[in-house]
Amino acid sequence: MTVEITLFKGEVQDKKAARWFMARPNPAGELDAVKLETTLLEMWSKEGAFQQSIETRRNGAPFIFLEGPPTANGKPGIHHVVARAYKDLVCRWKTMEGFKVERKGGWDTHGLPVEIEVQKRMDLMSNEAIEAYGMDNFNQACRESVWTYESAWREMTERMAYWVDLDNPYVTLENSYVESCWWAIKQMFDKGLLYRGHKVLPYCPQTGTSYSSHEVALGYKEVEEPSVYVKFKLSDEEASILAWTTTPWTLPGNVGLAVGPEVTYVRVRVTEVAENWSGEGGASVGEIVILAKDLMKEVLRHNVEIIDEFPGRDLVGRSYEPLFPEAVPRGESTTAWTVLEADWVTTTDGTGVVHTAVMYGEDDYNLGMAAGLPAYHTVGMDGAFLEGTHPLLDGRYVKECDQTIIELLSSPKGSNGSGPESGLLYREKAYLHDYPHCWRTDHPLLYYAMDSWFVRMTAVKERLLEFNDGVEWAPDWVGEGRFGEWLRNVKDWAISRERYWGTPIPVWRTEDGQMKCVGSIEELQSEVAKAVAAGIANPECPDDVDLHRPIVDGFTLVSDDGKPMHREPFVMDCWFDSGCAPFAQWHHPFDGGETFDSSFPVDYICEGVDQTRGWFYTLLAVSTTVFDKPAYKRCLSLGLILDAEGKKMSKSRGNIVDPWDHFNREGADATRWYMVTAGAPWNPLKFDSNGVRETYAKMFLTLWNVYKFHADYAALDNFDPDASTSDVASRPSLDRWILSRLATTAQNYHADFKGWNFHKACRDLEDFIVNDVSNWYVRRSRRRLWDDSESSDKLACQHTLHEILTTVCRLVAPVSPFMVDVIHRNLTGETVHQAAWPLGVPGTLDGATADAWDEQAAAATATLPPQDVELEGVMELVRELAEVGRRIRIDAGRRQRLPCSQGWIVAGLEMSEFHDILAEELNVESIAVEDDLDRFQQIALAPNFRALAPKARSEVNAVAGEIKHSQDPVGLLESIRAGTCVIMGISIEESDVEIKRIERPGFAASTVQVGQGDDAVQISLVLDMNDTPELLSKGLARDVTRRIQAKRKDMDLVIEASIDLEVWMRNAPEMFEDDRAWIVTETRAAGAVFHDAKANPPSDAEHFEVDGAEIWFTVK
RNA sequence: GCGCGGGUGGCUUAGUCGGUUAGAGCACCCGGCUGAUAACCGGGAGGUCGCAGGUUCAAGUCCUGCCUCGCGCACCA
Repeated sequence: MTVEITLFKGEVQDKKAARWFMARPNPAGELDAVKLETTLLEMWSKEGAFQQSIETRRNGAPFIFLEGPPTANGKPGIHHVVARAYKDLVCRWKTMEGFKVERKGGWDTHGLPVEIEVQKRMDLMSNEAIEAYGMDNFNQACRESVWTYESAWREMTERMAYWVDLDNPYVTLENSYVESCWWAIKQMFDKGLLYRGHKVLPYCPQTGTSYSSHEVALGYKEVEEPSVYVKFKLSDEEASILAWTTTPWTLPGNVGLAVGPEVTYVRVRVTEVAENWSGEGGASVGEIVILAKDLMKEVLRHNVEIIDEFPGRDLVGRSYEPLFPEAVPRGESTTAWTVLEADWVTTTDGTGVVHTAVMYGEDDYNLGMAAGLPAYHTVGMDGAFLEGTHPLLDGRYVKECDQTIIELLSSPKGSNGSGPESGLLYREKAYLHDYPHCWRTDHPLLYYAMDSWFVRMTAVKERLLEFNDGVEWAPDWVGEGRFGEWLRNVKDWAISRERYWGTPIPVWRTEDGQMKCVGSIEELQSEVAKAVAAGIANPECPDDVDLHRPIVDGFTLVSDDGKPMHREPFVMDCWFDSGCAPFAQWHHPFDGGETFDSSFPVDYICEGVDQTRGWFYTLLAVSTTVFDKPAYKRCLSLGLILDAEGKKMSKSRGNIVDPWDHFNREGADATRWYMVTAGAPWNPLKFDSNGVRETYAKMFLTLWNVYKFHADYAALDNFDPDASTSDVASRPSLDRWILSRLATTAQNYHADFKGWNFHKACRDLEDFIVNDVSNWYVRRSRRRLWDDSESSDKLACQHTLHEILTTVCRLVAPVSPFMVDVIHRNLTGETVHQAAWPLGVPGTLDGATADAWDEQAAAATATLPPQDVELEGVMELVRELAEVGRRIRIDAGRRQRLPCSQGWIVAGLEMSEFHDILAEELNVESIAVEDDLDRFQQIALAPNFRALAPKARSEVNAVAGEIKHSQDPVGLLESIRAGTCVIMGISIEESDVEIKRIERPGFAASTVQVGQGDDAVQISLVLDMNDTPELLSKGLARDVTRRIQAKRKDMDLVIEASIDLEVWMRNAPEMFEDDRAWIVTETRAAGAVFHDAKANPPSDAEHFEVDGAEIWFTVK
């Protein structure tokens, strides 16, 4: 298929001249959406259309958008297109409203994802390997790696027409960006919100890094693991305390047992061997164990007798035998391997006794510190047991030792050689639970005590909540619910990472704990100078010193009392970087001061709902701690993108849809429109490829054909919308109707936009284009443009089409910006992306801000045609009657092309101006209005439950039945009106019933209802089914014509071509001269012969039958 | 376990303050219409509105419990 799409012709020098030239539409041509879009992209690029769209709104009120930075080291998928479509949509919409909407691009370039990628590629899977390779080399590789897919991102972004400035993006690895982050950290440091602590954190030994809660939340997985019940043998009694753990690897580190002081425990003796024992472990008859009373049934598998009961506090202080005597040195501790009390011990699971390994659990650690337990690691940073733990465990990855530990415990006398003969293991049990895993490597995380830096978010909790209240969330329940809940449970933010590629923490520290936080390059330089002056050697610190490891590690500063200070060897959580975007993108406060001041907090951000704990949070966390302000005013939180089966799209599942599959088939317009109409933005979107195809076929093909219809005739007639006028008030009612529908649709569209209901807006607009414009207005108007001569009616139609199309283009433009631009350009000579929003341009008003403007003044800038609600109602009725007419014919078995002499409209609204349309639609000779309702209609009464129910109560159904099935509704109505109607003791008033009129039986008729409630009107359509020779002749002529036209189309004749026609008829009604002449005109027959019934048609003639008549014809 | 959001013909979905016949689109079948486009119109088949109770004259809609899917939180021994 060859395609020609005419856009601008030649260079446009003089805008006015060009406009005059261009305002005359060119023919539309056939549609090739992909070619249309790619051609247009080149033109946009040449014109600088994006920049221009901002430039012309330079004086508008600013609407500040902030781009959430993606990482370019992964390939973009369709789910990225969705997020970008909504970002783009709102920015384009606000731009058309006259706001200045700048869109700076951004790239997230630091952090674990980047490191992992590089580690995999270069096979540097441990920290040792990285350090052996050289941190500088490694970081250089990271620096390059982040751009791996930049071109793929750029191409996707451009192809989908996401207008964002990728030529001047902010990049989190750049010095200026990092310097702003440093400044922010120093603000926190100075406010005392930054602290160094020792905490048990989820730790991933593979990546060598610990995580903050929002990262851990990314990686919960359900796993089944062995859990064990272990007997801790008391030192001074032949009895054991039972404790339970799901992490057997922490048992060598056991140094205490915690019991609830108020919990009731029992001492029991095994009396009988357990039946059906499975797995390892056990107990001998006579053995004595201690556990919480509530959990006996859960835990014990032997028959036992209770020896005594006592509260937990009676156990406190008792000492027991260590499971792995070599693993942890006692040191100074007097409390090691004794029973401790803790009020958080419950009896919901386990044994009511909590095994405590100081370094591997938050509660354990706190308890251990309070009770003076020895704080020794049994596990190294690499996740393997340290030497000296146990000969069979040393050096092995802890998660692989479960079975070994179980075996050691279950051997006679147990792992410590001093347990009961039955061993130290009582039972093992598979345990199913959600356990945190590394969101990058999928390995289970270990809770692990380590040094870390924290932001004291708990100190600003109230402010966080307060600021969140001020944010306009879409949907609102994300803000109130999910995000609010998160904030109410806010924890201090663990922001340090034991990694290499990231923003280094700018804190230097002496061995005795004095600290200094550096907030800028300049400050670093002066501190370095100070240190050099104090005699500490340092490398050069130039203005462009690279603010990364290992460069910054090389500087040694000096404390006030002259001691050397070394940088804390951490980098920041990369989420901190993106949380700094509102100011770091401008290099605030070192640069661009005004830009920042006028653009903070930002007006609009939009990301997937998965960013709730990510970017949505870190933005607010940083802005609150640094500026004591919120970071954004509006946040659109998008639902997850699922595949057609409803599964989450993810790289690991391999179900990611490649956006190019659709860009190259249906185009970006259809892809974007589909995504927006498929459901509410915040609902999960099942991405269905077939849906994109449907959108293309329905929405865009239809729009194009409406446009084509207009443009082709407009070009033929040299139509110039500016050179002629057509007063709307004097246009035909069909035109006034569609223009009113346009105004109504546009207003609803806009209202839905304001409420973030883009899906509703677009569904309704699509419905308007397909049903109102294409299937009714254009279909009804085709003949108006076929006329070669000029007429006011034709002109009206052309102006109407022009107005519909230009307005529709502007409404569609924010969502799907391509085709509508081609159409708008051809119709007006101007790009739609410079056009004004049809509902007004508040951004251009004096004193307007992104948040508020003079509504009245804004409304005055709208450019919509007049609305006529009544007219819309009448037309709705007309269309309904047209449909009803077809049904009447089908029921009566009368074919559509056989005219009826008369149709009656019974009662109802005045609609004489549409009688012509109706007559044509219904194929009747004339329409009459019948005032005598009773000629074709009868009354039916229906109960009005709302009114009736309160009176009738439980009798309502019986009363309603009486009304509904009344044999004499007329009489019943009379008695109701007379106030004498009583059914089952209930007095019935007129408001208790609905009076309906329905068609009388025996006519070819049907009744429709329009309006609701009191405004409801029943209108009947009646068709006269009697035949006359004239009608039969006319009907036959129409059938013949239709067959000939089909043949013409079949023969690929151009519309103007004339034909030679011969027709043979047998068993047919007489065809009158007028109707023959009509056939000749309609089919453009230059010569026509109508043979009489005796002539034999040639064998190659076309043949068909209609109502028993046989027809042959030839077309040449 | 707690919270949020879903569950409506084969698929995608609409459904207002509870009102008696649950509405569209796609796909399917039949018919019609067409110099109108992968279009349009009429009809058909296809629904235990997740399940079970409850409130009510009346429940897709309100209440309770449960099942199920997704997401989030807490996960502790």
